[in-house]
Amino acid sequence: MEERYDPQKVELKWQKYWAERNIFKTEQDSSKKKFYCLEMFPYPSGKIHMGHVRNYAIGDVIARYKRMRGFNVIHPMGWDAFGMPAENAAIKEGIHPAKWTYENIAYMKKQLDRMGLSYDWDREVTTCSPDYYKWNQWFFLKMYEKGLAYRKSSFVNWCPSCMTVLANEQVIDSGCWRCDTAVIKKELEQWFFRITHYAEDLLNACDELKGWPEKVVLMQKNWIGKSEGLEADFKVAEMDARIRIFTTRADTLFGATFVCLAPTHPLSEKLAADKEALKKVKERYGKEDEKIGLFTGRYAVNPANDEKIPIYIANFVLMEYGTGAIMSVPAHDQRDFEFAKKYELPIKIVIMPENSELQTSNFELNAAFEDEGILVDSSSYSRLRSDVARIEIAKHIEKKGLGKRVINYKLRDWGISRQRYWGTPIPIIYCEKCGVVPVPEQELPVILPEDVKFTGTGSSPLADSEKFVNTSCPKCNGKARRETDTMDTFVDSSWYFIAYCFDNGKIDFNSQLSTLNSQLGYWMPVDQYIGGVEHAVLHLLYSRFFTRVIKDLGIINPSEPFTNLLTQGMVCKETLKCPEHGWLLPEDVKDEKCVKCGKAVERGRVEKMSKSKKNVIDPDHLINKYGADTSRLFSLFAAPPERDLEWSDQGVEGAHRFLNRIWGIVYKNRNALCVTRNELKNKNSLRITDYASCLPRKTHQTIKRVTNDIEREYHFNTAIAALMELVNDLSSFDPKTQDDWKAFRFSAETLLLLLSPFSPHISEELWESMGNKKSILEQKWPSWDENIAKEEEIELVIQINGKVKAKIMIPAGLSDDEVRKKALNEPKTQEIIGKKALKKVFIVKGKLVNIVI
RNA sequence: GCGGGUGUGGCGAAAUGGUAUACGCGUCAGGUUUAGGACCUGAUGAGAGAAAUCUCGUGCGGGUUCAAAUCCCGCCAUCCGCACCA
Repeated sequence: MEERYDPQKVELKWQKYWAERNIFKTEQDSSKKKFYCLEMFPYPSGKIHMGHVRNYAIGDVIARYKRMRGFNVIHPMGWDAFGMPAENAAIKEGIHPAKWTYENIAYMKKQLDRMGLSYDWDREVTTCSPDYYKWNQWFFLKMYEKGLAYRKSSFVNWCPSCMTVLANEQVIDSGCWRCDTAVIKKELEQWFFRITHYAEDLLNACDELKGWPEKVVLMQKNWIGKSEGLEADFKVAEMDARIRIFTTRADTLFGATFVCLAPTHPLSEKLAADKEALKKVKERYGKEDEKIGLFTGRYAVNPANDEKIPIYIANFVLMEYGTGAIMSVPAHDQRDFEFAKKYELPIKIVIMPENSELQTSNFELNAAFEDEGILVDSSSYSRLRSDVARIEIAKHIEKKGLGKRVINYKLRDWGISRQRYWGTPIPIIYCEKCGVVPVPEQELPVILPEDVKFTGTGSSPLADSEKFVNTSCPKCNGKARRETDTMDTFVDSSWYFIAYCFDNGKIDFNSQLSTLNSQLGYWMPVDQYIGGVEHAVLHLLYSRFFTRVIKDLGIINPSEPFTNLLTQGMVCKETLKCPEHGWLLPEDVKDEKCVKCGKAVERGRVEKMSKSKKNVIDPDHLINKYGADTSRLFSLFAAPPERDLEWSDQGVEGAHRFLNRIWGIVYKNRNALCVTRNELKNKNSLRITDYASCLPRKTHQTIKRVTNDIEREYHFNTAIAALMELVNDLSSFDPKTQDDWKAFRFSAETLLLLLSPFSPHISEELWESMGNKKSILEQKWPSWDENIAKEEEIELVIQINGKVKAKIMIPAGLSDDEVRKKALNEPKTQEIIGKKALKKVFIVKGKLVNIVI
């Protein structure tokens, strides 16, 4: 055994050992309980970053821990390999996206292996490989057959920088989720997945997601955005036309004083006399600044009271939600109120607060009253409570055949067409005679051609590829053209967790149709999913949708893919800023000054690591300097997983020092350790000196604490703190007798077992150096004995009137009476109580006595 | 505006009704070393005191309780998500 701990040497040795024995390969074994541990697969951007290190360290601890607990653990990894950066690299640097992607994958795979992650690489998936994306196409065809994939023309979100369409979920603060560029609306023919078909189920099942963070469930619910209301027809006066509006406040129907149409509403063009003015309203559509409108010159008839009210076209009315038209009740809706004030439209109060005088005349509004209340001036519905009236009025409208009660969702169908090259070709052919024809299943995959030109001018390389585009119709064999749009890359990641379940990465859903519940049935669903919260709606919602589609195809049983979800916090670091040179690297700062200009450097906020802010740590450097074990240990120790982690170079040193200390302890005692057998496992009573008996107790306490901390929402930071305490005891332990040595060996072995999920390489090495033959991976997780763990003596805190006055040592397990007696007899207690009468004595077993006087 | 999280030593954090600050970092002192580094030992919430001790202390203000970082009510700060959704 070496005197010095050399992480590079140790880690490479054990990585080789694991790889050579293919020790992480997983096989279906129905006799064992499975555990599916999954981390979000990375986009192969070139190198892993600290966010990956943290994510994958967390996942690896869980996988290794569960394995030691006897589960048949599946722990796969793969590559989210289609996407824009590859194509941009092709345009900028002339490297083919495939080459760029596969080279990145090769490098990043090495990096992951260097971290010592326990992946079964035989299950690796790469989404840009035809073997994988073939199944994107297959799912597309199945969905097309069932009407779940369809084509329509609509106004879509267009990112001018990425030169492609974005789904609603991919627009963040009216910008592109990838590059922040302001998104514009563009009318295009697009393919959609009918996710709204599952809206109700996706929403209801939210309540079953007990293992998900509440925050994420809430975001999903809000995104689906269910609202119940009434659709009602307002006839257009002197015209054969109706305007269908949607409202959640049917109780305010009598207060409607005008109607507003979305600028893109089909009737807007017809009704608007002034086309120029309409154009202006259209330009300001959906902009969150000022409300503007245009009077059409036409009137609508309120179905409740046959009043004629003006029809406006307003920029704030969205075509995408409800019916694209609203009734405006300025007294009870703030937006309508503002609009009415601006265009001097009447404001009619129909709801009054409860307990107020029901006199509208002396009630001046300076804002809309949006709360529930009592109806007034609403014919026979007056004096009803608004929640009751809402239903009654809706029923009435329904009965008259002027509308119906409906449920609306904010969720829109998922637009999946992308006008880019590096993605899955949509398996559709357009025939001059037959129209839209799906590619026959047996002709899949439609291969993405590699010999295309990357011009960067915005037209898709696929559309320019004659060889790809020109084809023959599968139906009539006539001249036809291929669809040249590719699929959104979120399609790829919506089912990859199911792909891993096929042995050796051989994906075949066809065979699954006849043999439900074999591999997929055994492994699905994912027991623990770990990733960033940034996918709270995007990827997680799409995956829930896909899982339902696949379930409905009869391929799997569960409709929810992820039983437990852990959203880890961000990795953050202090930022440094020079007033002249902007963000600075740590090495650009000397004595709080910028090395370029000498100006005082501002120590900025602790922010998420990002290249642009120059506050990143390169995992390669870190691992070269300290090794994977230290890197993993620090990122697990510095904060609980769900919270943001603040990077600290000194903290990393501390983690490294801890591992060094363990190495030192084993090294120092190596000879004695090797000749001592660990016999404490079976025997509780050895002749250990009093001094030494503390160690087995501490060890059992540590097993208990580490196990409970891991089980209690993976609180690795406190688990590691417990290990540090054990090491502190171990390093001051000085064995005297033969049995002392046995206690020492037991503790040291237990320490390594408990440490192994966190820092596996050093654990293996020291485990071996103590004379153990089998890998630590094949060991069972230790269990504790409550009898050994419990203290013989406890410290009793004596409080008087709730304040700590004394602490005494007493034997554990005394009765309340005895504890009371001891506390009252304590001199300090006597002194304070004096002649005062006792009011009451509270006893907390094993901890504390509170004497009230 | 609505919803959610967070707020505890010099710093990362621990404690989910019962000793506030475990564990780590930093700092200080001592040891070791030719020196530096590394390592080892000890101290380390604030204030007062020679000391024993005492007082204060978990963002702020109230409340419940024998007992509150923890439960309740009302604020403040900060971060995140959603946002003209009718």
